Amino acid sequence: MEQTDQVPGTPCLFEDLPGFGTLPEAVRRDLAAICRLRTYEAGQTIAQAGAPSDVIGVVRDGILRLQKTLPDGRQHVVGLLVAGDMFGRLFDGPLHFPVEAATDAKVLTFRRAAFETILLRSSELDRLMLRHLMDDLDRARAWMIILANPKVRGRLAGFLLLLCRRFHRVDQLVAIKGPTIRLRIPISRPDLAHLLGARVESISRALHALADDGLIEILLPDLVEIRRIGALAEEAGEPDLAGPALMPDHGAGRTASG
Amino acid sequence: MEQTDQVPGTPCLFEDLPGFGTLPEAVRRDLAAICRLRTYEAGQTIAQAGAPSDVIGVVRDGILRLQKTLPDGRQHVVGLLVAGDMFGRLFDGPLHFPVEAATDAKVLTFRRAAFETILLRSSELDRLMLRHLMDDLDRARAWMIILANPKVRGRLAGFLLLLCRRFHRVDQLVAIKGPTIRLRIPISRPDLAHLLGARVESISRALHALADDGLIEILLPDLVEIRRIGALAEEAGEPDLAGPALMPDHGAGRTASG
DNA sequence: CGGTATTTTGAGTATCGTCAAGGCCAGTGG
DNA sequence: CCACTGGCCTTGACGATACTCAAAATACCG
Repeated sequence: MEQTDQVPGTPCLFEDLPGFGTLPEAVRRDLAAICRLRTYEAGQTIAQAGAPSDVIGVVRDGILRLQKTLPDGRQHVVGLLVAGDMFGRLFDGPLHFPVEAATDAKVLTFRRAAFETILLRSSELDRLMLRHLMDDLDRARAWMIILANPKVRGRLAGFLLLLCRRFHRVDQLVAIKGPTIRLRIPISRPDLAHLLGARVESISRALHALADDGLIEILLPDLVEIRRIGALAEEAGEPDLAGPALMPDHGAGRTASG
Repeated sequence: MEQTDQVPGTPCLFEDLPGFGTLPEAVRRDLAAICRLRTYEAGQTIAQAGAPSDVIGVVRDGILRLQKTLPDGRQHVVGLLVAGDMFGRLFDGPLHFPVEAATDAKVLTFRRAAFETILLRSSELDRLMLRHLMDDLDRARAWMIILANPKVRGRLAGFLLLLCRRFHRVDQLVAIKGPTIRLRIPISRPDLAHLLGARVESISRALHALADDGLIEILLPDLVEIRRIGALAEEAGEPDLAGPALMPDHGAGRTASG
């Protein structure tokens, strides 16, 4: 379903996206030529599984949901994409997981065939894609570790820390207010429950339990303030993240170096 | 810790590894020149996290464990590598997860710098690496779905199905005996418990519960016979896999097409 | 055959899933 | 403008499941 009528003249800037700025100018020009900016509303489907999937996408703004559609119609969230993240399968068949907009979102899309042509001629773009995929893989594994926590409290704590680590430069999701961090939870309770392998009620109870123990404060259902991040990390079973790693300014800002 | 004394003359065949056989002969020759076959015993460390990680590895034989070392010394298994799987970070820093041999194993190693040089000149090898990473990513996500199952029984069922799907052409792990499948569980109970986010006792109980209900039969602690694979898939919450997809001969042998 | 590690079983408790009900908010239609 | 509706979040009570601690049984190895 091509939306060719969608402001084809949009400049399609991507120099500020991580990695793209350092590409050679020729490559950037080629990419700009096949690039198109699209806007989606929350809940809209961006790419379907099994469809031809002729497109490679880069999130520019907002949050996307990577999900698995179960045969009974239920949808299982299997990942979140934020600005700079990509989706689409290069040199390969259809997507294995459909993509939906979790919030209003802007997405840069490239026609797959053309993108692959450029890829074959630019080792820089190639390296960018490799690094991207390797990072995705590590993130998926980090998520596995969170999910492997036996208790809901621990999984939830790990999820909150993941949000801090990963989304601290996105939108207004993470705001550092002195010693505490204010955090917006970008998905609904039902989705979060699916993601963490629990029921909505358990999520609610676990969140309020963390609040009762003073680790966090619930300002709104989807807005929490993290008060004792060390205790939260311990709860998550990742004491190595308890220290400085989280605050973007206070030290090695690398991802889990485990 | 270079083991240059390790039979340097070994031919290092990799033509039969998935994907490598179709590479141009020049690329294969270059790869063979920097390739070295190494042998590890079960439990041995193959690559450490944080270390320079100057090596790209391809599993030739046996099973490797990708794990996260927790600060308290416990080790959390985050993935299993079998013949054809790769590890190592291209154009990037150290590994994020150490690699250990789960069984006696043979591994093909390439010096990273040299491998990257070849990569820059061969778009075919590049595509191979991209596909490899995309497959890894999908597998990690499939594992996330398994881990998100609220009940241990469901997670265990999903794990057994994953073993069937993924390892059916590896070693003697999976043997199809008429209507049933005989399956070797390649990791210990403590590792399995960590992997599935449960305790050893819960794993044991869940396994025997599946046996009591006739879905499987436990021949040895690490050898089970799957009797009702459809029921097992339903237990795992993946009815779409209940059908033909599992048996390598009876239809589309693709990975989950979710 | 004996010793050790692994796996299994048992009993008690904590946690979580399930069912049910209530509150909050946004959108709809009178 | 206001009642109504439906989705989402929360709370409560109860039963099922899983974790904890402890001990027994089994498999593994010399």
